[in-house]
Parts: sequence; structure tokens; C-alpha cells
Amino acid sequence: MKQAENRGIFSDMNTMVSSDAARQGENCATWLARAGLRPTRQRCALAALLIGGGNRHLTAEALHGEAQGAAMGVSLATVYNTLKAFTAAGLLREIAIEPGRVYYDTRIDDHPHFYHESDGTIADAPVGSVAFASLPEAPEGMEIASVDVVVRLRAK
Amino acid sequence: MKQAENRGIFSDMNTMVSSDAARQGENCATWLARAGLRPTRQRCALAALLIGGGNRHLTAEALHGEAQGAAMGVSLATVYNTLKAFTAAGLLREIAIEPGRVYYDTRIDDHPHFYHESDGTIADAPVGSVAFASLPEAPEGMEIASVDVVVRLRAK
DNA sequence: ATTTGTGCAAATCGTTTGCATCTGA
DNA sequence: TCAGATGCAAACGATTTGCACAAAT
Repeated sequence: MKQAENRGIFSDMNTMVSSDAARQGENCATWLARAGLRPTRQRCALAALLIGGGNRHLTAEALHGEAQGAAMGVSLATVYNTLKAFTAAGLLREIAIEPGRVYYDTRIDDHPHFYHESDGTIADAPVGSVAFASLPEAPEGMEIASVDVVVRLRAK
Repeated sequence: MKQAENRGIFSDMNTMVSSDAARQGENCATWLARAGLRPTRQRCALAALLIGGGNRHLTAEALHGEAQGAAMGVSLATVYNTLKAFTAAGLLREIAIEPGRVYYDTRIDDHPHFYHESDGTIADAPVGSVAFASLPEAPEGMEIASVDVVVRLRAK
């Protein structure tokens, strides 16, 4: 049985890999190009919304709503396509929490989430609050891609 | 920060609460009635499939397929309704693993899962293989309903 | 008798896709 | 130029629901 420390999972570092580049003043074109994506107006607009406000957990519908509110002309289909493209490029991560609804996380390292059952919102659990004493070995020929932890909360 | 031991989460016990009654020869009528559900033919048939083969992880479609194969007359809509009813009654548990597809688990205590990304299958991770060194406090006014752990595996 | 469950088909929801048009390298 | 991206609308798969009928208390 491996120790969690050896895998670097859920460490205390507040890594925010996907937004580092943008925060450092690099422009959208370079940022997207580095992920192998053509920097279009729509993708830059969505990237700005995603990266602008720290770590976010949102659905395609929600992001589309924000884009509409900001009068960026981006269709819902493009939001879906772009989120999938960003995820495939490793800029975002999908969170499986609610059946029938995909959340995207702007933070892409393994880290635990709070899920509020009452209103369906997601938040990062406090940094360092979850630590493993042990993790399973992967079966023969397999390796661990990620470890998802969801702490479901309800009103007391 | 609470210790995992204090919450009884992911203990070594192989608890199988939902199937205890059935294994002990109690009949379906009593078993369902105790959960506050009226024991109908369809529900008994589905309960038999669910409980018969140890811990299972399956979708509504899959269960419906089995019922068809066994020539039990149960419609897909009833399978969905029944799974929801069983879940609400605490006899089953939903697992959020894949977007757009709900898996039901016949084991209802907190326990970790392996998810095979290649073929979409789910398995229980070895008993005792996951242990927490620490778990987060629930925010004020909230309590922890459950802690879901999914270890995603891919071919090496 | 009254309440609850069933089954079908239609409706709904989130998401994906086909295709004509547009855009960035 | 021209592969790749966009947008709309139609297609899609999983799930839910309305309603008439059947079954359980």
C-alpha cells in the first residue's frame, strides 16, 4: 500500500496551473497556442471568464450565461465545444458530482470538493483538510489517473 | 480537523446493510415494507436481481436488460422509478462517476471505488485500501452526509 | 374504496453533431 | 489558401412525467 505523500496527491500547495500563464500577463493567444489551440475571439473571451476569478466550478450553461451577460457573442454549442477542447488540452478538469450535469474546474490538480446537496453548489474543501493515510495499489497493468474526493454536505 | 476513525468511514468491516435482511431468508414483502415501500411483483423481481449477486454497480439500463433476460415483465420506466424509490428509502446508493449516466450501488456505506476509464466499469477498491489521515470539518450549520472516493484507473 | 404503483409514450434536459459559413495562421 | 472554428438547428441518449389502468392495503 502506497503512502499518499509519495504520490503528491492533495499536498498543501495551492497549485493553479491552468491560470498561472494568464496571471503572469501572457496574452491569450500565446496561452492557447501553447495548449495547441487556435486562439479565436470566442476562446479568449471564455478563457478570460474562466481564469479571471480564481478557482471556479461551473457548468456549460452557467458559463454561457456569463458570456451572454458580458455581451460576448458566443453560442451555447461553442461553449460546450470549447470546454471539451480545454479539457482535452489539460487546461480544465471535469468533475463528476451530479448525475446528468458536468461541472468544470479551473484547477486541474487532485483536490477535494465540498458539494452542497441543498443548492448543488461546489466549493474547494480547505487546503490540506483531506489527507490519505493509504491509497490502493492499481491493479496489474493499470495506473492511477486521479483520485476524486467529494465531501457531500447537508444542512444540520 | 476530525480523525477518520471517529467517523467510522471506510472501516474494515464489510458491511452490506441492504442485503442482510434478504440473506437471512426474510421475504421480499417484509423487506420492502420495512423501508416503507409497497411490495409489488416488479419491485420484488428487481430486488432479487440487485441483492442476489453480492455487491453490484449497475445502471438502470443494465438492470432493465437483466430483467428482460429473466423474462420478468418490468418496463424501463418502472426500473427508473424503482431505483429512485429504493435510493430514497436508503436501500441503494447513487454513484456519480460518469457524466450523463447514473450507477447504483447495492452497498450503501461509504467506500471507495475503482473506475476503469477504458471500459467504464466500476469495482469496489480493496477493503481497507483507502484510509484518511484527516477529513475536513463541515462548515457551520452543515454536516457531512457522505464522502465519495473514486480512484480513476487507466492502462499503463 | 382508496391509495399507490405500473406501463406506455411523449416530454424534458443536458449535451453532441451535421453542415454551411466564417476566420486565423 | 485552407484547415480548423463557429453557430444554428436538428439529433441524441439518459431520465422524467402525464395519464389511464392495475394492484395492494
